[in-house]
Amino acid sequence: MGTPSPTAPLSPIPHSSSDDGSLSEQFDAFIADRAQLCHEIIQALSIPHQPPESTQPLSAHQQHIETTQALSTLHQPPESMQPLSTHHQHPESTQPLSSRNQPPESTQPLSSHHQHPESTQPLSAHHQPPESTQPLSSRNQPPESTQPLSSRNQPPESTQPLSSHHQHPESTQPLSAHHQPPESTQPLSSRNQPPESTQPLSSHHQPPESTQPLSSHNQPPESTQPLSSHNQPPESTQPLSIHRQPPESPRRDAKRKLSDRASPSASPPAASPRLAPLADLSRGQWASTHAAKWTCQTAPRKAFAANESVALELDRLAETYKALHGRGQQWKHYAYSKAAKIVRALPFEVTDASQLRGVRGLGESIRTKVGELLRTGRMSRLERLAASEAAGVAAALCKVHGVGAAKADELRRMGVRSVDEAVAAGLLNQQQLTAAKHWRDLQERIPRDEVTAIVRSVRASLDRLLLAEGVPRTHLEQVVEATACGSYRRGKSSSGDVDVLICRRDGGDEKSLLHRLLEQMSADGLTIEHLTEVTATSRSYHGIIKLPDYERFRRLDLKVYPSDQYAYALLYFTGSDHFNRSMRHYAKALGYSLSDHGLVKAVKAGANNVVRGTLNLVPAVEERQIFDALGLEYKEPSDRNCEATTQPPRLTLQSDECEPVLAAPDRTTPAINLSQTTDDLE
DNA sequence: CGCCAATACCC
DNA sequence: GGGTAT
DNA sequence: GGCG
Ligand SMILES: Cc1cn([C@H]2C[C@H](O)[C@@H](COP(=O)(O)OP(=O)(O)OP(=O)(O)O)O2)c(=O)[nH]c1=O
Ligand SMILES: [Mg+2]
Repeated sequence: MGTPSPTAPLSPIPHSSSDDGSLSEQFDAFIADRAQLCHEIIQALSIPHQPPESTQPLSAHQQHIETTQALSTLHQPPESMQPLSTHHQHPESTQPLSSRNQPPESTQPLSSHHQHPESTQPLSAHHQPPESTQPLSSRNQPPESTQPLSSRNQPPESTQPLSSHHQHPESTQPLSAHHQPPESTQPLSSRNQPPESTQPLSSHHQPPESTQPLSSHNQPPESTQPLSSHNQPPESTQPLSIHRQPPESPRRDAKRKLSDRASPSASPPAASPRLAPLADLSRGQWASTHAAKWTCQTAPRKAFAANESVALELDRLAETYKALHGRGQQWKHYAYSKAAKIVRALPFEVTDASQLRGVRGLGESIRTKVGELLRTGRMSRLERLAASEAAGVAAALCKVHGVGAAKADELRRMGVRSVDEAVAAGLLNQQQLTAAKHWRDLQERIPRDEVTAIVRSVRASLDRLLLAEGVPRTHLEQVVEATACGSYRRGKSSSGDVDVLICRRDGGDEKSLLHRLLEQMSADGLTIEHLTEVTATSRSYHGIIKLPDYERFRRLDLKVYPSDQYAYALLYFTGSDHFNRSMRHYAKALGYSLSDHGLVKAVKAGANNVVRGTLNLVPAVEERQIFDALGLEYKEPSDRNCEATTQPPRLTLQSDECEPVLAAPDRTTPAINLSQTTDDLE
């Protein structure tokens, strides 16, 4: 269909609209930013010492962004979602949570003493905190999770101590016994079926490629792998190349790209654009989307064990700081979190902290800690922190979705030392209470196949809704797209939650879509509890869902966007978080503000930068156009795990000429969409 | 010493 | 407007 | 915490 009109790369925006008057400060600031960015990028990878041995890291000068990582390959196959049908319903459920409010006042501290909850435990086993052994308190909710939605219980006043006993509800649940949790091995087809399936709402769906697509190859991208082989040989010298565009003038590149882009349009419309490979294997293999591709990815991947263990410790430190209140802690969290990613992506194995000198993001403090870890096997700081009462309690409380550092601190000061106590004390609001019921389940990662099953069930309800609306059964997927994003789209073999992007493409009413979809899901009998209130105009939803035949409750995030924002929303919702921040930072340096709604000109308010978007966006029908607009090399979802996309800002900038080119928005390929299997669509 | 992304929903 | 989330 |  339409050709995505090429979007001309934007040039940096020097100053506001005012033409000249301004080279002044804004301009300077702009330049400064850019310069800074450049540096970051450039040195990001220049790693000074290389490991003694061979591994030569990257060549010095290239610019890349911060983390390196190279994965190449692709992303993963679009899933297919065929609608299943289903219906068992439990009627009611839906009930909105009206009363969402605050917890009672109860101030007085709860009893106290009891040994620390769980968390406190030192480092030993990282992650897996055995957490509180004891489950949540009783009164909230009946063990039987099954019951539909929300039973949003109000927190009764009761301050009563926290006793707690018995296991937590859900998990206990018997039924599923034998259904074993989804094996990853096998794709959706089979096991998924069980749930709904029953009757076909939508007939046509082909059995998606079910067989192999997602599940199987899951493995792929995943992690870290440092340097990868398959990175291109060409420049190969250095492992990580993240090259952004070639060194040459960005602008030129940009143009080049435009032309490239043009071609696809000419060629087979939709979906196919990326067929034209030739470039490198990473792209282009879409069509196949099969095992082979994954295999090739797998090969290269090899992570350095030492780096991984260092990264895990840094992650623990990051998590610890995240739960602490007080200014600065959040940035420590940020710094450690970023450092962990950087270490994971290093192209060489760390055996001595001195190798880290020069690596951007790993300053003296962190290097020292890493050195200590390497030498002694532990980080005294972490041990100390993690063992402290305050940090331990805070970390434990923050495991509840909705409880952050401030709330945890408040609770702790009131004497609360565990999730159970917080619940028992009636100090949590509705959202936190709901999440607290399932906090243990929510700590678990979700196998890719289960994510697939959840998305399919959402799609099934969506289809029923559309059918009822009169949408022809054969057009369901074209009218409304439902795409699994987040780590799933990046090809991870497991996810922390299920992120589904929904987009209505016929001019139909999209504003009320989310609301109606949730009602439909409830009507269809899905076990789901809301964390956000569902209103007629909600565009963002957070909830907790559990499929029949699966053991745990899982976090579900749904977002609905109008068609013209789809590419931006897809880019955003695919992440990763650090990748988004990196890309947005880059856009900002160019004078723009990138969000899930679009790319707009940054407007400064006040002294520094409070940027506010103005209204003009660069129309983008597919993600690639956004990269192009910023002059960045396109990255497949699976290559967006690490930071950066980046490229040094372009140097040339001429004053004005910043207006976004209005491209005719025609809708073309919807990137990856659950509903369409690779190349059909349209 | 300031910045470290930009946005949505709850209270 | 802060807090928590994405 | 890291960085300009
Ligand atoms: C948390 C977070 C997410 N996002 C975007 C990018 C994420 O991929 C997307 C979904 O958020 P998440 O579901 O939190 O992240 P994820 O799907 O990448 O990883 P996980 O397996 O843990 O679920 O939202 C941000 O832009 N900023 C953030 O701070
Ligand atoms: Mg996710």
